[in-house]
This record gives sequence, C-alpha cells and structure tokens, in this order.
Amino acid sequence: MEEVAEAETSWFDDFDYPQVEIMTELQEDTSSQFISSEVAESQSVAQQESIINKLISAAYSGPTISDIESALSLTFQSGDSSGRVCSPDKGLGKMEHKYVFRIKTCGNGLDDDGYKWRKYGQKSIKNSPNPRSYYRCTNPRCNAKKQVERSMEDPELLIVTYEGLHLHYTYSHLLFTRPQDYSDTGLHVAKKLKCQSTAAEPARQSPPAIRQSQPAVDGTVVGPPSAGQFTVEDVLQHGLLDDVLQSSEGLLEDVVPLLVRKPCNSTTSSYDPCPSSPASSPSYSSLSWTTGSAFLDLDVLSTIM
DNA sequence: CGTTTTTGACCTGCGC
DNA sequence: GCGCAGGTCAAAAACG
Repeated sequence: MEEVAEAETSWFDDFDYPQVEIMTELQEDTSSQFISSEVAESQSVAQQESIINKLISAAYSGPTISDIESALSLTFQSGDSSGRVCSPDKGLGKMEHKYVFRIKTCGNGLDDDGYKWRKYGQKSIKNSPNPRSYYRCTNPRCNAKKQVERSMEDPELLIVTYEGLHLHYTYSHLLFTRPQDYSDTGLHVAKKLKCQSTAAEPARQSPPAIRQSQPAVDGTVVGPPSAGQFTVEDVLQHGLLDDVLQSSEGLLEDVVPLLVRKPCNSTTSSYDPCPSSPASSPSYSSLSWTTGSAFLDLDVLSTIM
C-alpha cells in the first residue's frame, strides 16, 4: 500500500494541495499494542482491510494516509479521563469509535469533509453558550454520525466528533481522484472509473474480489481482469463495501474527513458549524485530532493563509 | 416537489 | 423514583 501511496505522491505534489504536517506525537507503543490485539482478533479481517486500503490508495492518496492510519489504530481502547472517545461498554464486537477533531476556522469557504450530512438535531449544552449540532450521513445504509460544536474557549475552534463508520466512499472522492479528472464532472468520472463487473454473481452473496488496479490517465481502469469485480457506483450508491467490511473496523476514510487528507478538495457542505451564521462557511486552517490518549495534530498550511 | 433544516417533544442513561 | 442532561425523533418550515 505504501508503494502505491508513494507512487501517487508524484501527481499529488504537482497539484496545489496545501501541505499537511503531522506532528510526531503519534504514540507508537500504544499503537502497536492495539494493532496487535486487532490482528489477533481476526486475521482475515486484517487481510480484508489490507485489500480495502489498497483499493483506497489506488483511487487516491495523500501524504498523510499511512500516518493517519497509524493514528486511527489507537482508538481501540477504553475511554480515559480526557473523555468519550469510544464506548468500550458496548462490547468488543460492537465497539464504536469516536474521533474528535478540533478545527480552527478562518472563514474562507472551505467547509466540506467529503461526505454528505443531514442535520437531525441541535441541542444547547449545559455550561456552554454554543449549541451542539447533530449530523447523520445521508447514505441510508451508513450509520456514520458527527457532532459539531463551537469551543467555549476559542469561538473559531470547532469541535467535530465523528462517530460510526461510513460504508461507502466520499462523494468528492470520485470527483477528484486525479488531477486529470478535474475537467470531468461527477458521475461521468465515476463511470469512467468503473470496474468491469461480471453479471452472473450478485456481489452481496459473497464479497467481490477487489481489483487492485491503477486508474489510467483518462480515468479508465487498467489491470488484470478478475472475477467478481464491482463498480465504483455500486460502492457509492449501494454501500457494497459493507459486505467486505463485515466485522472489520472500516475504511480509513470512514472517519478521516477529506479535508484532513486533501483540505483543498472540498466543494460544498451540508452542515453549518456556526448556527448563528448560516451563510458563512468556515475554512479549516489548522486541525488537531484526538483519539483518546492518542493525539494527532495537523497543521494545514493553507495556501490561502 | 423532493430534500434539508429547524425545533419542540420525547427517550434514555446516569447520579442522587 | 426523580430530576437532569444529552441524544434522537418527527412534523413543519424553508430551500433549491
């Protein structure tokens, strides 16, 4: 996967993404500890995750993915004094993950994390002047949720808590898989990325063999043919990946917003982090990301700054 | 007209 | 059991 990601950095470097700097506060000791417990739990799951990650990298990658993946592995732990990062009480099999992002805003219109969210509630929180907004992924098969509230200490600081896993790709994912694809639009690109599918076997009966392939410059997918392939649209529209992801911990991008990986890729947003100013769309100039005791601080050196 | 947001009501968990 | 706080539901309104 790293090889794939490394290969991808060439086009990434050419493109005008802001640099993302990852502080080296990743706790490797605890990371390996929890990774090992995961692996012990199910090796087949690890293999599936590996395949999925390769697929993700084939579609796109950024300079921080492997690092972020490492950080995500830190989440399989009990909540500590710092707060509610996961819910160990619900059992190992149904352990939920919460990823808390602290997002600094500076108001220049970058406001999308790559997923489409629907607001389903807003609640004023005790001892906090700012209400907390509740969002749910619009994909009916996806149980991902997030909470957005403004920090009491710093009004420009948004506290975004992601919970649950996306069972599909980001929407902007398919739109911006390659710089060359920027001239194309939406589903047209998705169709170009379409992997050929064998019509006989419905994918749901058995997890499809995921083709690790490299999209060519024109957006078509090259690589050795194999049975049981599926389309990107299948994944996007029908949540096909959850067959593959059964009992796994999901995709990296299930919880890592697109803006973290490629902060400039954002297009639109359906949520308003600032309830008092519906029309304003904050941009994220810096992010800090906490996963329990793990702490990942991302300084996004935005070109706009 | 379909989708999204708003917002009051309701539900649930927890501490006392 | 009661009250409180956080989370969710659902009907109405707003929006594109």
